[in-house]
Amino acid sequence: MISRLIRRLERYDFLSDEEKQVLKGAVARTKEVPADEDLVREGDRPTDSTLLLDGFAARYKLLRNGKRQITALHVPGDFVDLHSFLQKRMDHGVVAFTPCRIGLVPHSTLRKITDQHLHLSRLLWLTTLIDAATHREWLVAMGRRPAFNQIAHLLCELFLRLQTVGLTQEMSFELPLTQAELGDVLGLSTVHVNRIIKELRTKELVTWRGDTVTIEDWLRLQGVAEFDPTFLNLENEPR
Amino acid sequence: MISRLIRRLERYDFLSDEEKQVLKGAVARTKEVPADEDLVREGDRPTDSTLLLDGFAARYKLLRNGKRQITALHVPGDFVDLHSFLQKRMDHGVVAFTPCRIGLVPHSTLRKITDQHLHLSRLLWLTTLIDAATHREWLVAMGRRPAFNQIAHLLCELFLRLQTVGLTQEMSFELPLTQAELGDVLGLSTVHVNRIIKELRTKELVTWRGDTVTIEDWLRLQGVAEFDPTFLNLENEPR
DNA sequence: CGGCGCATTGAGGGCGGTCAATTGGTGTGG
DNA sequence: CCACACCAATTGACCGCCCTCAATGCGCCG
Repeated sequence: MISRLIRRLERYDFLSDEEKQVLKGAVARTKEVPADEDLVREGDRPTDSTLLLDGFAARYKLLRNGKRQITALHVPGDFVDLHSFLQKRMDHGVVAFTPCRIGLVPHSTLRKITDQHLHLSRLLWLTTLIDAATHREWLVAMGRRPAFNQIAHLLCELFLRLQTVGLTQEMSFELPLTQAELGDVLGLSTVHVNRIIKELRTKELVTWRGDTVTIEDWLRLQGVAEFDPTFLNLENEPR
Repeated sequence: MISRLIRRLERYDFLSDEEKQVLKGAVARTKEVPADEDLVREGDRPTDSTLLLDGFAARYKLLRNGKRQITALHVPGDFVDLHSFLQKRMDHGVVAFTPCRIGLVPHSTLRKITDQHLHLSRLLWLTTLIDAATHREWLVAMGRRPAFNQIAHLLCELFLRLQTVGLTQEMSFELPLTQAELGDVLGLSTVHVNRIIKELRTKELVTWRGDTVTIEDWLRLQGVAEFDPTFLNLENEPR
């Protein structure tokens, strides 16, 4: 049930059986959340952190003028608000893009883990550091890359992240986001996202049918994106 | 010497005398770094984390076409690469904007702290979470705000962060960045930064003489920036 | 079949980019 | 004290990426 998280952590470092047991016991209860509903609301003071077991979710902020910016995409195996363990008040919301199954991990449990399982605790810390590193990649892409390269970068990132948790088939993966939602991820308008996707197709970098994205030329896609996977820390080493 | 970090952590939660002693003992040695030199280089595998004692520094990434994006600004009391404790390889560089005095904290010392001082260790984790929250604010500003509001937001953020470590006078602070460097922070061209600063002056929101910025109308500035300080976690609570 | 949400396309506009010249402040050498 | 170099700030002209508005196509479902 929590296997995607375990699988992900094992990419970073070896996990003992005891650690895996601790993780398995950490989810107090699970919940189903329908699409387009909030998993966590801005302003909340959660008493649990939310582990995404199934589905896609996103952290976002709304502006006065109604615009929305998505600051993180989450896939199964991700904690969407592990930081609420220490940052008591949520400064952003988290929305389900698809129906989601989530596991609630009480902060008291996290506290026990951080007190008693120092290595596991470092790995949890690491996942929040990777969130931050991903934010930085997005900043670079938004600030200094044209839309075309920016989208290419996002596709590279999502492919590797989904592969890590076993959610790719060959060079394909499911991306259940509308073009409007993608615009909110990239800081672009829906119309422009559409044009750029068209260009990705024309240049035969990807096939994109419905929610299924297939990367047709990984090397060239990675090239235009200037994608360097270092920030994902996908190498197993002592941490 | 390390007092700015202590002062900052005390904004988040109470620190025991012992914890302060531990922090004071953590800096193995200090170093002076001239302006425009790297504190940490991309690709490094640091054995120490760098605490900024004096000066301004920035994390950045370079693109093939020579463009640069700055992903974080750091002020005294900040760790610029605490994450290198767990993310072994640096995926970005850190440059000194002014002459900097830095304190090197060996990862072995950090390991000891995280093993033996659980509360302190949570507070260090918290600082990296605040880094991430700041990244998210920048994402929102870059993605969905016009340049004018974006700069206003940055000024609000820097004012509060500098105030936290005692580096403001009244409503003024030193901002030793050229307009080109500001452009790299904001994802804008130098020319446009210049125009927007002119507009900030015209609208009498700030005075900006040399490196000194004075906020003339905090409420209005905060208003156009839609600035909500929640992400800085400046409230003292048990963590 | 009609409605609805999403994708797609066209037309026109504006924010911010690039290129280039000018101003101004500061430091250095004569 | 001035000439000069250098660097950052400033300004103008023009351009283009991406935005907005609006219409159309298209698949799905009641």
